Formats: sequence, structure tokens, C-alpha cells
Amino acid sequence: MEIQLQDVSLDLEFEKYEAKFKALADRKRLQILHLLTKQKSICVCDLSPLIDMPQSKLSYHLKILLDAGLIVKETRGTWSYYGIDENEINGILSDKLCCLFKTDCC
Amino acid sequence: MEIQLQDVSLDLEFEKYEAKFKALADRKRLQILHLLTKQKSICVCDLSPLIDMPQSKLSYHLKILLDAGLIVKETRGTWSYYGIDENEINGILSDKLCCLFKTDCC
DNA sequence: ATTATTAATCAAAAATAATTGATTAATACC
DNA sequence: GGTATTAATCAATTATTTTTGATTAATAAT
Repeated sequence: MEIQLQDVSLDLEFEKYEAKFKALADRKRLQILHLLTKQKSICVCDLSPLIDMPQSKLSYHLKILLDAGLIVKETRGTWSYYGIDENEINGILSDKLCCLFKTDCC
Repeated sequence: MEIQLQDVSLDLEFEKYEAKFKALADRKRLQILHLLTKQKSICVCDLSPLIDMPQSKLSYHLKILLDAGLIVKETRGTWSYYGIDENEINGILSDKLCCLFKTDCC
């Protein structure tokens, strides 16, 4: 009984991290994260030319990162500004990935 | 020129981590990793019933983890024994994931 | 020797995810 | 008010991954 309950909550953990790793499992999204580490926040219209990606595609990938809780969004007027969720990233990634995907490194 | 070269090597980094995160982006594979943390090594035939997965499917998932460099394999006779690649896992995952996917925790 | 077990691989089908271009709704600008 | 810009969403297509059951090659056990 105890074991069963523990298994269920473990499964929920695996499900949770599956979603987060899935969001990280794309070179374009990793590039987006890397760019976001370099500024506090940036809007879609400025990010789009930076990574050479059409707006609809970029919005799609940003939504995946947002739904996974890896980035945060703030809307001001028609603009949406995105930035890294530092706590979340630090809770998942090794310090050795500092320069690539974390803020205040390098 | 410098910037261009740097961009190319960054792209290679993203590509590398894409593969690793892709391997982690599956709840079954996370479950496999978790089980592997609990013993030094285990063969496919013993792992299969533990996670209730047919052999061919398990081999498929183990190959993905192996190709990503997250686990290691040692063949003895007809048996293949798999175990966690600690260095690799430590280089990617936060210490906060210790109890789930790392050895010698909890 | 013969039979059984182990584990990798294969090919086909099913399920998921990514891309594309268009549309929409909201806000900004003149 | 009218036009332009911003970014999310949609539907259709394309691409990728996963599942399944069967086959194969190697070794083990009798």
C-alpha cells in the first residue's frame, strides 16, 4: 500500500520532468533560452530576427517553454516580454551548464 | 569572423544537449534511470518485469539512453548489463534531482 | 546435439510534434 | 477614424518518435 502510493507520486514526478525535458529537447528552444539569459526580458518582435525564425513558429516554441515553466511572460500593451525563470532552471540544470542556459554566468 | 565561429560551436553545443534532453524527455526512460540509480547494474531480462515493459521496447529505450551517453553497457555472455553514467548525469542535472536520477543519494 | 534464453534489430503501424501560411483580436500610431 | 503592428491561435501538411510483433544471432543449459 505504501509502496503503491509512493509509486504513483513517483510517476507524477516523472511526468512532470518529462514535460520539462521535452521543452529542453530542441536546439531552437535551447538557442532561445541562451538568448534570454543575456537580457532580463525581450519581446517576440525583437527575438524573431535575432534567431531568424518567423513569428508564429517562435510563438509556438515560446509557449512550449512557458508551459513547461522554464520561462516567464509579461504582457505590456501588444507586446509580450519573455525571460528566464531562474529558479526553475536552477532546479533542473547542473551548474556546469551555467554559461549556456543560466543568467549571471560568463 | 570570430562571432561566426563562436556561433557555429554554440550550435554544436545546442545540438549535443538537444540529444541528451531528448533522451531524458520520456517518463519511461526517466523511470528506467531511476531504477538504475538503485543498483550498480542490471540486465535487460531483470529490468523488463520491474518496469513492466516488453523486451524489444525496453531495448529501444535503453539504446536511446546509451546513445545519449547517459548510461553505460557491459556485455557478459548473452546478458547486457546497464548502469548510470554518473559523470554525465552530474554534468547535466541539478543536485536537486539527486533523489530521482543520481546515485548515492537518499 | 538440441532446445531455451537473451537481447538487438527490423519493418509496419500508430501516435506525437513541428512547420507553414493565414486569420484573429488587441493595441499602437498617425 | 483609419492603418499598422504585435503576438496568439488555427488547420493542414510534413516530419519524427514510439509501439508492436517477428526475426535474428549469440550464448547457455540440458
